[in-house]
Amino acid sequence: MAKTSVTKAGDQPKPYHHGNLVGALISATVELIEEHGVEQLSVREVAKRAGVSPGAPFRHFRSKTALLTAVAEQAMDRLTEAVARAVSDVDSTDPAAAFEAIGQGYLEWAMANPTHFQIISSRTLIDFEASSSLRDQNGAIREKMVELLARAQHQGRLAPDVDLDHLVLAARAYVYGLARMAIDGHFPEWHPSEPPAIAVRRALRLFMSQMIVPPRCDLRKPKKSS
Amino acid sequence: MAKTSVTKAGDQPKPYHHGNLVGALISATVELIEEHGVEQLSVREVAKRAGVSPGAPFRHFRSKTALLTAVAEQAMDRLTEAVARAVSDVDSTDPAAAFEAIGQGYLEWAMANPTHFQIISSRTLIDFEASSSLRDQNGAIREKMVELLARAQHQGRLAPDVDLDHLVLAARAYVYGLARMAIDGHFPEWHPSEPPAIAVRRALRLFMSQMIVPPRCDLRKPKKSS
DNA sequence: CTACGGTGTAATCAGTGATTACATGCAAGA
DNA sequence: TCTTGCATGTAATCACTGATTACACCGTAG
Repeated sequence: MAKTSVTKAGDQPKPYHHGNLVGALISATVELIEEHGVEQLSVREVAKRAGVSPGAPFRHFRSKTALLTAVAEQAMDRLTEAVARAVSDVDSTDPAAAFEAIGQGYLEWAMANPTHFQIISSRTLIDFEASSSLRDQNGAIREKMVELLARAQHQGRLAPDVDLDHLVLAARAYVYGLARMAIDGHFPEWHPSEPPAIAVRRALRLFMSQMIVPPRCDLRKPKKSS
Repeated sequence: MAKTSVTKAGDQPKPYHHGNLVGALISATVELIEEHGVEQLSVREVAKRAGVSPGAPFRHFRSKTALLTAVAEQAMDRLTEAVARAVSDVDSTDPAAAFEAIGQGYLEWAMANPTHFQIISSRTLIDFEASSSLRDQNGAIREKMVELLARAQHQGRLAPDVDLDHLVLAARAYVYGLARMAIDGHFPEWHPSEPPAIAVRRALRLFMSQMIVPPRCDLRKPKKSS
């Protein structure tokens, strides 16, 4: 615990070996992106914040992209965990509820961690294909979605002839679009009294009620469910 | 027409004044982004391709961001035109069809011009707020969507208590998500026999049939409509 | 013909990602 | 304990970037 560093100059004689440079670099990267945006990020600034020379990061990450990919992996771990937690909070016998929980968890996390989400979802800043961790976790969520829809379909809550892959694609695109629009600032003109988070949450519910489990034939009946 | 340039060295004595540097710079920018991606873009390369010195572009665009914003404005003009053309091709008395046409036109254009779309939709590469052209055209499309939904609602094809802004947001997020996922390479693992364009097109139709004009109460009846 | 103003050039700046040769100090083996 | 090995960090350096400045060029209005 004596090595989390903070580079308090003048305090310690600045041990030559940092102790945990990799972790410090990743943290510093996230901080700097949150402060000045990902476009402004420079490895030199990351090194400076970690209290280390400009070339030091390249001992651990062969390129800036590799550094950002490491950040993305850490972020993906947290996203996966957040989604899993959201799913575990709902009735496990209700696949549609679990399906919605995935979307909810995903959106909540993305909006609470815009920096991390931005890095994960970019395919130009990071080397997605090179990271089996990223690919695997991404694929796992998709498979989980298909599985849940299959269960819903088996319970008769979905038409038997609906292509699950198509529906999963639609759901992914919807959630992805909502998250990116919110983070990219595409609807700053929304009702001032209503933060994007609420609009996004309601949009997800709208999608679920229409696409996954059609609740009733006509929309005219206002529904005052919980 | 004698000035479209191409910097044929040795041909002409290289007229000191380019003639239409602004246009040439924008074209060169688009070309270079298509070749090496937007991350790799440098103003120097743009200048070189336009056959001009590295500092010349800054006489017309005060910054790299300003150059990209100009590209975005050109792109938005074309997108608006493409959407308008798509709308004009459908029955003008059918607001739902026009609504779908907007989405179709948007998606088709985005997938045919990924570079332009990428620049338009980014809020970090360009200065969106500073360009009234971008803001106006963006807002015009949204207003058109609301208007069409209002007409559909008036025709009884939508529940009278549905919040049109919410529905428009949902539709925008869906289309935006589809376009970005396709362009950002988020589903390269799709059926190899089925290019993303087709998957995206069908996804849009799925959305329309479920969200805008609920065709029937239960999904079980396979529908072989046109 | 001349002065002027818009256009492009050349030189230059600080800052960037990346590489290299070189210091440093921890830890294992004698 | 000494010393050797090696991972870790440093310093110097490279080519390149966005951006600025002073200056050269040239079509044109007077």
